[in-house]
Formats: sequence, structure tokens, C-alpha cells
Amino acid sequence: MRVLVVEDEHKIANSIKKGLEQEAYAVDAAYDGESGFDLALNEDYDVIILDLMLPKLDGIEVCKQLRANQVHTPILMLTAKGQLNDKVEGLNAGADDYLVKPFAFAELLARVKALTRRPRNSIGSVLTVEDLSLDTLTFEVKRANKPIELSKKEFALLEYLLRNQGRTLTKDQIINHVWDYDADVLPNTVEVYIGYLRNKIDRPFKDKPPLIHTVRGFGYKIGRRK
Amino acid sequence: MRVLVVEDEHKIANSIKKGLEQEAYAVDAAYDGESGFDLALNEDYDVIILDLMLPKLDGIEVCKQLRANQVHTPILMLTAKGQLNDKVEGLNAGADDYLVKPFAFAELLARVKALTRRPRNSIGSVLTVEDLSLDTLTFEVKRANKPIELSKKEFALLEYLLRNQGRTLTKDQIINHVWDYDADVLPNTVEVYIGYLRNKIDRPFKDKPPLIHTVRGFGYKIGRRK
DNA sequence: AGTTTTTCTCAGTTGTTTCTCAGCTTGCTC
DNA sequence: GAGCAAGCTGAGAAACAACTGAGAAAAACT
Repeated sequence: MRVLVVEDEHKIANSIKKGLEQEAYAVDAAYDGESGFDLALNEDYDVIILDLMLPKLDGIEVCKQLRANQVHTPILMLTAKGQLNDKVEGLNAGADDYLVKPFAFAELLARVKALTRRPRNSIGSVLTVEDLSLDTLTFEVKRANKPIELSKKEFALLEYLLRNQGRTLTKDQIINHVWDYDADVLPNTVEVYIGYLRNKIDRPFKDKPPLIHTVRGFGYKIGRRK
Repeated sequence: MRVLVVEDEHKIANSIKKGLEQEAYAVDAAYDGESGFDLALNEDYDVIILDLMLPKLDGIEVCKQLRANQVHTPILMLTAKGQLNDKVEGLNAGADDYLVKPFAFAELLARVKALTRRPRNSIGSVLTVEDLSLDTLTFEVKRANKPIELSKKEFALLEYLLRNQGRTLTKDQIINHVWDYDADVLPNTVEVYIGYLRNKIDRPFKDKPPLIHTVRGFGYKIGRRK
């Protein structure tokens, strides 16, 4: 899967690039509208991530021009908070989805995946390990059929662990996926949140084996047995 | 309940819009096939009312394209008298019902209601949770058999909550379903309306457990126990 | 036209969540 | 089993999300 990121803030562009590369996407970056447009026209991408505010040629214009040139590649538009009203304009210009900045990388990834998935259906919203389940649609989390209340960050962290169950995730990976690109949190914060999750999903179920495991020196993983 | 009306005769489109709004639907209108298609694809409607004869992209085509794009929203097709033979084609293209012009508004309303009536937790036109009931046909709302008066927006919000009972709905989802496309209301408005509903359906029944629940960080849901 | 109701925003308050820090515990290595 | 790095955790400051009373503007009655 090839992705083009058109974004003038290098920090953001590169963090998206890195993150997607971790997920096995091939990513090109462009830092202004003009070169982004050229690349999109001449290369063959599966998704284009397009910032709204761009030097030389803004996102809406790039989008319109591409559509006018018969480029039908799905476009994910990035808009800053204040520009939210432009979402309509963006979608009218031919974008397929939009995302408001700042966003967590996991959110971006989910949308990119949705755009690359041909038939856009929303089944399979429930993630599980053992007797723990998390529904990304209704936000319900249960263990042994008992509902568990999580805060937003706890939920996002658990979702990320579950999507990669059995796999060890480093604190850096976790930070990059669960927090905003401009969040800049310490690795210790992850430790703290892992602690919160254990208090809610492992500690109250002492009769069962714990699901969250520390892999010393590497990170954390979720799954049965160590 | 959100409805999209696609009809090029502004007079008819607006009279449908007004009429449905009186019935507590949130209605968007489009006056040609292309913009109708765009809206239907990007927004989330509960019913689409689609004229057969349209500039830019005719009703049959819009219908086919929507189905091809995995949009399964019920479609009510409007046909003029002479086009009666096209009804077959319309139904083949994926429409769920059709109505011959000119029609009485009551007829249209009945069909829209028929299309929005889901077999789920509703017996006929009445939605219920515990001792609370809401009749989408007569607009009667009762708790413990005592009638409750709601404004149009309050009614629409409660209806949406009831149709998704037990499920947590985000403020964004609520805004998208209860308000129409160009409404652009703040999330706080939802909080305020939730407050109004609580004043009417939970606060006067202190002896019973509340039905409306806040799911902090995610949204609201209706149902028994937390 | 005047009155009432409804819709929606704003600002103040409250309680929760997010995140950091600092001290503590654990487990690995020699 | 001492020393050390990695991870854990309780406490607290700052940021945030939700609730609510008040009121302006619009819509609906009368």
C-alpha cells in the first residue's frame, strides 16, 4: 500500500510517515501543495493524506484539480480545529474523509485503513482476548461479562494493545499511536496508564491469570499466559 | 431522525422539508442529483427521498451509485404520473418504496415512517425502555403512565437515544442525527438538551433509577442501570 | 403586535482525567 | 547479595469535560 502525505509542517509529516511505515505502508511526503499535486498526478498511490492549509496551492485546490484530472485515489483531509467549517468544502471538493488536528495516530491509521478497505462496512467492532472484550462502536468494555468503566485514554490504550494482541509494543510505539503527535509525553506516563488498566482489568479478577504483561526491557503486551 | 430530500422543484422540496421538520425530523435538501449523491454518501441519513427526474444525475442513477457505494439507507422514490413505468426500474435500482406525484403530505409521511420503523425494540410505532414510552406516530411520551410534554428537539433527541438504547452515543453522533447538516451546533448544546430531558424524565421520578446516563469522555446512553 | 415557548450560547462551578514527579520495588548481572 | 536499571505507584498540579442558571434570538401561538 502506497501513501502520499502532503503537509507543510515537517514534524507532523514525518511523524505520520514514520508511523505508517511501522505499519508496513510505503510513504512519500511532500511539503507544499504544488509538489504534492505533481506526485499525486504522476505516481500511483492508494491513499492521499492532504493538509488543508498548504503553501503554494491549498488542500481544497489540490483536491479539486486532482479530481478534475481523473485521479480518484481516496483522499483524507486534515483540518485544524478552527477550520472545521471547511470540512464541507473539503468533502465537496472531492475528499473522502477528514480528520481534525490534533489527532492521535491510531485515529489516522483507522481512517487510512477504512479508506483502503474496498467495501466500507463496519462489522467486527469487537476486540477480545480471553474473557475480556472491547467494542469500538459502543465503547463497552467487559471482563467475565462484568462491565468496566475506562477513561478515554485508558480506552485508547487498551484498544491499541488489543489490536496488537500477543505482540510486544514498546513504550515509544504506544506513545506514537495513542497520543497526539504534539503531545510529547514521558515513557513513564505509559507505565502509569498500564497501572491504571491493571487496576481495572486484572486486579479485580485475582482468580484469573492476568492479561497485561510487562516484557522487561521491551514493553508491554496483552494476551493469555506470559 | 435525519432525512435527505433530493428534488429539483424547490417548491416541492421545501414543502416536504417544512412538513417533515414539523414532525421532528432533521431535514436536508438538495436540488440536483450530484449534490444529493454527495450528501447521501458523506452524511448519515435515516431515509432518502429521491425524485426520479433530476438535473445532472437522475434519480435512478443516484440510487444505483449509492447502493454500489454500500449506502443502504432506505430510499423513497418520487415519480411523476407519466413516468409510472419507471417505478419498476426504480425499485430495481435499489429503492425501497415509491410514491406517485402529486401526493398528499400525509401519504409521504406515512411511507417515511414505514421506512424508519425498525423491527428492533419497537412494537409498532412505540419505543420503550423500562416504564418510559415514546410513540413516534402520536408524539406521546409517558413515564409510569404519566404523560410528559417535550419540545420538538427534545423529542427528536429522546427518539434517537431510544432507537439506540443501551448503546453509548457520542455528542458528534447525536448532533449528526438530531440536527441537520447546516445546523453547526456546539457539543455543549447536546449537554443542555440532555439536561432538559433529565428534568422531565428522570428528575420527577426520584423513586426510580435514572434512565439517562453520562458516559464520561464518550457520550450518553439510555437504558436501565448504569 | 404581543406573549410565550423553544432553541441555542455563554460563563461559572464542580468533579474527573491527564500527566509529572519522586520515592519505592523488582529482577537482572556480576 | 550488592548494585543498578527498569518498572511501579501514591500524591498532587493543571487541564478538561460535563452540568447548570441566565439570557438573547428566533419561532410559534393568540
